[in-house]
Amino acid sequence: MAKAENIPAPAVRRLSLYLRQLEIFSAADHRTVSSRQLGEALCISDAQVRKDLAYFGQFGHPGIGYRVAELIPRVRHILGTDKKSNVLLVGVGNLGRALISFRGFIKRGFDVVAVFDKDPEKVGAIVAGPIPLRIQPLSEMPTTVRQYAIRVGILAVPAIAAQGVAEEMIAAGIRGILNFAPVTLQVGPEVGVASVDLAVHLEQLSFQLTALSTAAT
Amino acid sequence: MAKAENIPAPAVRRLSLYLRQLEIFSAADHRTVSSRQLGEALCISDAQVRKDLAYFGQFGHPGIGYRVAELIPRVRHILGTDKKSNVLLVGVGNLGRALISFRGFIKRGFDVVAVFDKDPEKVGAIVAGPIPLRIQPLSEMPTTVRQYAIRVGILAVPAIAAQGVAEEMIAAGIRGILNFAPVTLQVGPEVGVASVDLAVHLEQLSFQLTALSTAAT
DNA sequence: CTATGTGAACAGCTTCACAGCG
DNA sequence: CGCTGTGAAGCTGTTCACATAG
Repeated sequence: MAKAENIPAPAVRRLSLYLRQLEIFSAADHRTVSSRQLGEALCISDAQVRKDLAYFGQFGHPGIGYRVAELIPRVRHILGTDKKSNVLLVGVGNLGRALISFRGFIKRGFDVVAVFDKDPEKVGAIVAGPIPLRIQPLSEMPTTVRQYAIRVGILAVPAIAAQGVAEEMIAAGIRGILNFAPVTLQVGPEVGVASVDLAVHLEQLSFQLTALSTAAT
Repeated sequence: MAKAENIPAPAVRRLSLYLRQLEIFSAADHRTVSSRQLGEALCISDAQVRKDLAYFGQFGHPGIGYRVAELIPRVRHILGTDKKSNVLLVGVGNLGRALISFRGFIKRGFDVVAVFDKDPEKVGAIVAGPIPLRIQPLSEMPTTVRQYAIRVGILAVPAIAAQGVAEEMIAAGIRGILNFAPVTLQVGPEVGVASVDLAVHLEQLSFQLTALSTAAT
C-alpha cells in the first residue's frame, strides 16, 4: 500500500480498466481471477497487474488469485465510485447532447443532473436524456452546484469559449473538469482536468499508419 | 531526427498538441514562437518541446525560435494530415450520431464518408451531418473501404459487439480504429487502436478528488 | 504446485546544462 | 545575447525473479 501521491498516474488509469474487466468476469460468473487472466484481457503483463493492485492494498490470495466479488467493491471504493455522484455539463451542442444521453455515465455511477449553455436561445429548452433537463444559464451554476453537491463538470463548448467557461465552473465550485474542447485549460492545482481531444486521437492513428508505410524498407 | 520506431509515444501525442497550439498562434498573427512560449501554453517544459520537435527534424532557428508558417505544414506532413483522409463510422447510436455531425474532424482533415450499423431497422436511413449519409449494412464495408480508400474507422457500438465489429472492420481493410466501446480490443500488430473511454476519464477525476480530500491530514 | 507481493534490475522518458549558431 | 539542438544525468515506471503463503 502507498500514499495517494506516490501512486503512478498510469497505475490509476489502469485501475479503471481493471474494474471494467472485473465486471466482465463477474458477469461471466468467474469467482476468482488471476493477475495473468486480468492482464491478458487488457494486454497488460501479469506483474504489472499485481504491482498496480498492490499500490492500493493487499487484495489477492496466494495460490488462488483475486476474488472477483471481493475486489470489485474495493476498487470502486478507491475510485470513489461506490456512491453515485452528480455531474453537470456545459455546452449543449452536438457533442453535449450526445453526452447527456450517453448511458455509459450512469452505468458507472455518474448522473448528469444539470446542463448549461451560454446561448440565450437555448436556455430554458428541455433536453431529452435519462432525465429530461432544462438548459440553464451559466449564472445559475453556483447555486445548482451547491444544491446538488456537484464536484465534476463536463465541458463541451467551442475551443474559443473553453477557458472562460472553465473559470466560471471553478468559481462555481467545480473541482474536476472533463474537457472536450481542443485547448489546454490553465487551472490551479486544486482542480483536476482530464482532456479528450477526438481529433488528436485520429491524428495519432494517422501518424502510426504513415509511419508504418514509410518504414516499409 | 530519428527513425519512427525510436520516437517515444508520448512525443507523438504531444506533436498533435503542438500543431493545435501553433494554429492558435498563427490565428493570432505570431510569426515566430519559442519553445518556451509553446510550452507555457500547453503546460510543457521548454526543453521537452525542443526535444520532441527535434525527434522529427531540425525546424528551429537559433536566436529566433520556430517560424509558425513553416512549422505548421511540416508537422501536418509528419502526422499525415496534410492531405484530407476519409474515415468511416460504425454504430449509429447517440454517440455515433454526435460524432458524425462533429465539426472537429473536418477541421483536422478527416471526413466521415460512410456510416454502418448492424441494426436492419437503421440500415437505409439517412443521417444528417456535414454530408448526409445513408446507413449501410456491415456487409458493404469491404467494397466501400476500397472505393473511398478508407484506412481509419470510428467504432461506436455497444461493448458486447465491439470485438466482433472490429474484426469485420479489419477484414474490410481498416488499419486504424478509434474505439469508443469500453472494452480492450484484441487486434494484430498491423492495426492501430486508440481507445476513448469516457467513463474511465470521469473515474480518474473522481479518484483525484477523493485522494485529495483523504490527503487532508 | 499455484499465484501473490515485492525488492532489485532495467528501460525509457524527462530535465539539465551547455555548446553552437544567428 | 537569445534560442535551438543535444549529450549526460536524473528520475519514474516496468519487468524480473524469487521469497512466501495457501
